Amino acid sequence: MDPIEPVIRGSHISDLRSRLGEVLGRDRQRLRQRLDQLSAVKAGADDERWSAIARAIDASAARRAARAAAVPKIQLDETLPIAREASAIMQAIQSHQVVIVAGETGSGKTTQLPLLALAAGRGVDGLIGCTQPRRIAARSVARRVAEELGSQVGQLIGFQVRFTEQVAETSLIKFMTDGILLAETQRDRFLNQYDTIILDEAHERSLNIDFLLGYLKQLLLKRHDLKLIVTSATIDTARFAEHFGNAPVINVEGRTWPVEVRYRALAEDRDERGVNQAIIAAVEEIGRSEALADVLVFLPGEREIRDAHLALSRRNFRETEILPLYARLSAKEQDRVFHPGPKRRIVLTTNVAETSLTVPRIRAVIDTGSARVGRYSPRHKVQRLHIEPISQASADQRKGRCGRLGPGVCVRLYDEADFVARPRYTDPEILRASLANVVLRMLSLGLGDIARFPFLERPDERAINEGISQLVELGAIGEARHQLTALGRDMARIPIDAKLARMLIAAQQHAAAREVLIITSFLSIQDPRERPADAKQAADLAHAGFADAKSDFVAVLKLWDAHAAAHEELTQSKLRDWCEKHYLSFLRMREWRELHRQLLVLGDELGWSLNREAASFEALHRALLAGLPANVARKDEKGQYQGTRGKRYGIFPGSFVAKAPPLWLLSATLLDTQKLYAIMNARIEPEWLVQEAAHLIKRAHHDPHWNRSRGQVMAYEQVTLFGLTLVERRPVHFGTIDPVKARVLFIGDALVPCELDAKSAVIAHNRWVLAEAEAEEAKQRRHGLLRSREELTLWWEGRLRKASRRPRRSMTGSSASIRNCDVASNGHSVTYSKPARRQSSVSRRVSSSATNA
DNA sequence: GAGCACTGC
Repeated sequence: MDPIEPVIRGSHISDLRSRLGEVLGRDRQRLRQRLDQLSAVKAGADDERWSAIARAIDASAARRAARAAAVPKIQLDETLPIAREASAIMQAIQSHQVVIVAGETGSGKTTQLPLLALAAGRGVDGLIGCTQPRRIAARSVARRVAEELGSQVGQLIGFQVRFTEQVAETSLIKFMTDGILLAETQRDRFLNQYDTIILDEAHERSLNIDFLLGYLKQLLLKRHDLKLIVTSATIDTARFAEHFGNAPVINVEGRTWPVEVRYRALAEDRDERGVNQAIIAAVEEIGRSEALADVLVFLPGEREIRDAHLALSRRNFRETEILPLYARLSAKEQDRVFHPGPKRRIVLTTNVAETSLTVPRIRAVIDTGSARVGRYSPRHKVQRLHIEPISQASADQRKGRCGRLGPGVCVRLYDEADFVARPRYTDPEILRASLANVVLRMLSLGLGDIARFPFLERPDERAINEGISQLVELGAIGEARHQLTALGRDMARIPIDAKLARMLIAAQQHAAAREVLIITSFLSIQDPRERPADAKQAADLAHAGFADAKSDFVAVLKLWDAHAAAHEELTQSKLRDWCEKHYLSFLRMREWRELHRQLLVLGDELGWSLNREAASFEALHRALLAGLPANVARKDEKGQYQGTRGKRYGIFPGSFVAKAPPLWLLSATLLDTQKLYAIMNARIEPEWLVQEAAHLIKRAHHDPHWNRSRGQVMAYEQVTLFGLTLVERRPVHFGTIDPVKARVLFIGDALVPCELDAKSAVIAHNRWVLAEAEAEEAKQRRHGLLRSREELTLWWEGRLRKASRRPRRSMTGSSASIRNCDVASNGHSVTYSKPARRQSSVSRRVSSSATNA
């Protein structure tokens, strides 16, 4: 035994060290460091610091012991297919750092895996964190698992989504959205509060999921105690396994029924009528074998749903109701879909029903084989939303939507060869999205070298560079491309899109934070304004009450104020009525308020000040411009807008600004659907942009010339921003732009021909000499009396050089106009003001210089 | 003259 080792309350330092295994994972590293530090300074045994550490270890160990004691007896739901693999999964968790679990719908993986992890001894050292792609799922899964344990959400089982957190100190499992886990990396790089992470539905491959897959791969190398379970549909598990160093894959059977696939290709010319005819034919075909089967029809978008709705209605199917389903549908309309009545139903849906929503009672699927897919075009720098053929994986997902109740039928409106020729998987979002926010996050996390980040699928270099250049535009990145500016670091702390974060920061300078907070939170949520198919005019009329002819952003402020007043005065249920009357989604309005509040609190932490006075129109829109410098355009003769980088577009008809299109337009979003549209807009002045985007604009100068009346060398300035001309031809003083050239012009076009209105005696005399000489030439009918232009130029140059070497003297009134010529080069300026005595000699020399006599 | 779907410190 080491005789100098201090003894604390009867235990030795080495005992303390060995007790680190008993503390919570999140405390372990910190406590070890404290022990190391204190050992290094050789503190005495009676040092209070030793007992402080001992107390901290006791407290943490007690909490950990309490967690261990709280682990309930795990009783799996034996009816679920995953129960058959339970021991294999537990064994894999214990012997591997990463496990891939593949299972289809109905396998029970989402609810049972966290319990299996618990049974395998996880969840004591730290939380078992389970991510879900959607908030609703995180919430409902938490509730189900809590119920299964006879507990309530917020106790053994916690959950967290944006705006809501119900996690207790004693919680063993925490359900959350993947966005929450990603956000937590910002504050806790090592995710120390977790001992296990379950990444559910990884096959959905959202930006969040792909980023977490890369991040966790790196983290696992540093945290050997951390376990990761990745779950996916059976597709593509090999890729996940390979990403994590050949992690074991455990397949869990799904509990679905077989679905019969029928290929019913359209005739060659597949126009819209053809598609609708084919849908009707497919419904009839299904009706022959499955008379009462509810049918789910997948279409690319709202428009196609509307057209198909019309075509199907005309067909008058017996005892059948036809229902549209898409994300922007009002809550009331969506509600109908989830509460089937006695009639047979045909539900016309977008991709929402592929993953996000489950329509009940579906026995048959009709798949048109296409979807609107969002893709960011790095070349044009706009978001595109075009109809594309879906992948095989997506088609199979659609097919699976009718195999949950019994055997199903899936009619594909394309042939098998077409199916086989399609890409196996849908492009993950990271290959389709703008990467500005991803790059901002990476730089903020200190993952500067994007080329070395272990992406499951690396976005191509052009896309990464485009993300970087967007951040440069916003001022988040400066000269050093792998480093954030102070501005960028602030932006990374604000949990909204980088462009919107930039606006919020700019709002400080323009004393418009109050307004911009409202607008940026609005732009972050889904538009709460509803426009039901059967009440479009009424909805438009209601929304027009908040309209502003010059700016859709001002309209947003009006809507906010009206809702705030209603919120103040009305009870919850009356507020619901108010929203309904104004065609507003109650839930989205609440989300708007919640996000606004979140940003307000954050702003408080960041030391922002809110303007008491309402911001002016100009101040508000200048702040918005800071986040959207490239989204400006000028109206041409045809009423089309000419934007930056050669873009041409029109105002979206739903924008209030479309009624009276302004000359200069600022737009929050540009969306390329069938045409390129500017969605939310405002009138601006180009001069605001020249100032707000000073770091981005280019100036070119044309036609420099001597301007006698102004007594200056002038030029015409053209100001452009990414190829868009903001100022066509503005006269500017050329002397400060190109002093050397300006000086040459001044000498050649002003001094030599004496084309200047200076009252200086030098000039006056020279002019007199010139006139005399010209008169003499005319009289003698000969040329050559005057010195050549070159000689005169040389003489004036010498003259100016000498003048600039002499110390500057005070100006007299008569020579001020010459000084305005500002022919100075290299910072010297010329002074013509001379004592009378010297003037005469100068004039003599001028006269002798002007003539060859 | 009209829009795929999600998420966040």
